[in-house]
Amino acid sequence: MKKMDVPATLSSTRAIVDALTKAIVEHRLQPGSKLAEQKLADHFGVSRTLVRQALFQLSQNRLIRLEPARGAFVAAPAVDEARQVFAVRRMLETAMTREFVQTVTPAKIKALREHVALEKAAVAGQDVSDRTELLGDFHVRMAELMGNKVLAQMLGELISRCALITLMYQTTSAAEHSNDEHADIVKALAAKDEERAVRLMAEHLEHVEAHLVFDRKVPTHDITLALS
Amino acid sequence: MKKMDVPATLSSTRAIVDALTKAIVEHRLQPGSKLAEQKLADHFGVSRTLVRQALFQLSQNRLIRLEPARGAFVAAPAVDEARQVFAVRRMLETAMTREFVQTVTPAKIKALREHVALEKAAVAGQDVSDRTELLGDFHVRMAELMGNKVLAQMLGELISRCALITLMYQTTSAAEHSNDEHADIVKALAAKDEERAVRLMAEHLEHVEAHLVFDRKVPTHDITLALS
DNA sequence: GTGGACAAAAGTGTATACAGTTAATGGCTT
DNA sequence: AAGCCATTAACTGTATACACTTTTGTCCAC
Repeated sequence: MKKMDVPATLSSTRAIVDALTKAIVEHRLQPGSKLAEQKLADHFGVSRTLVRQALFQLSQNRLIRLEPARGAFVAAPAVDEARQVFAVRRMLETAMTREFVQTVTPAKIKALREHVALEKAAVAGQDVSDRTELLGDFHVRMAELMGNKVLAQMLGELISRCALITLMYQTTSAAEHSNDEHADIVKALAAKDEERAVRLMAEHLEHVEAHLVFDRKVPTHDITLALS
Repeated sequence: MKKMDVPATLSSTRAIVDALTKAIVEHRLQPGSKLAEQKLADHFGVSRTLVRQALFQLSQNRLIRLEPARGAFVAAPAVDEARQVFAVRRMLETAMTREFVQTVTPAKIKALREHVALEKAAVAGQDVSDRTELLGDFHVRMAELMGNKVLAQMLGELISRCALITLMYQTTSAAEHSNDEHADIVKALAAKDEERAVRLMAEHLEHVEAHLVFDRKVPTHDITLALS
């Protein structure tokens, strides 16, 4: 493991959260892995205090789960949970798309187009977590462009919540597909074709969900689950 | 107020969170009030460690805001933030209502009817926070009955996020109105009248938002007094 | 060899101590 | 008397210390 050297002036808790998030999301830390406070503290060169803050924050994001008196473990989101997350996203984002069309401007379209271009580059590249982050951010970006910070934050939570899921189960080809669909959605938005945009968004989310492969063998530390 | 799933580890922290939540929500602690860690620690008879955990949790719920090196302050949610929250709720809950109708069962209707009855009692009573809690829980209850835990949690967050506003500004008559509308919604759900149910839900949320009045003030900066 | 009890080790939960920062106080100058 | 700077008090941020719990390891009885 590489040693992180972060300036103490910047919130080091944030640095720990980011580092752990990246590690979890890139599967350098497998679901079920224990995150011992002292070891993390030693690794980052800080006290357990800051590590605990970071762990609590990560637990709020559902990236880890905290078990009383036992410690922190990398989360292994259930398939059920993934489906529920996508159900909520469909509800929220179809409605969002509808409203987006009604307040669309050239500047907003331009912003989305630029984002889609960024995605394209990331999808072509190797960094899986960058790819997933950008693909997720497209949806958050839409919310932000609507000027609804609450919506953006909610969507951000939802997407971060299923980030692990997506990262665990999404294939590269599915990522490319997502990028294409984003481009199509932007086209429909630009044309102010409400019904089409809404339909494309709904289909897009369905596709993302459908292309997750849940039968992939995911390493686990849960013995009973592993042997079942 | 519906408590989010927080590890039992933090259950002593939980007591602090609950006490502060209640105090904030009942306006014994005025928006803008500073929450000094040591004073809270003394009041609750614990160390600052636990107080800090509680404060962090409250900041996640948007009930307080944390300013670096300056401390914690009771949040004063802006009016337009409230409007954004309601916009998101409309998106989410109209879609939820639509799906609810499609999976409705007598048992679910019964559960909702019972909840509405509870509300009625609370609306008749004096406890403002109880009233608001139950009125908000109606919506969460719907989500739970749909079997979507993620949806329920999201909605819980949204409602808790604007709980401060609702509690601050909702009048008793508006509360009664809400209760009546809940009953109407349940009726439409029972009749499997999708369009009507969706419309009633949308109108209901509009009414709740419209009936908030933003001109009240309640004093108290004395923490010990406010929490006693 | 198996199982259980007990002891040691490791780890989490909470309190306290200390360092660094912000807000408050008071005297000094004008 | 008002304003400014220095000093100090109060408070937050981080580290450390200690208590308690869980896990691991060992020894003994059977």
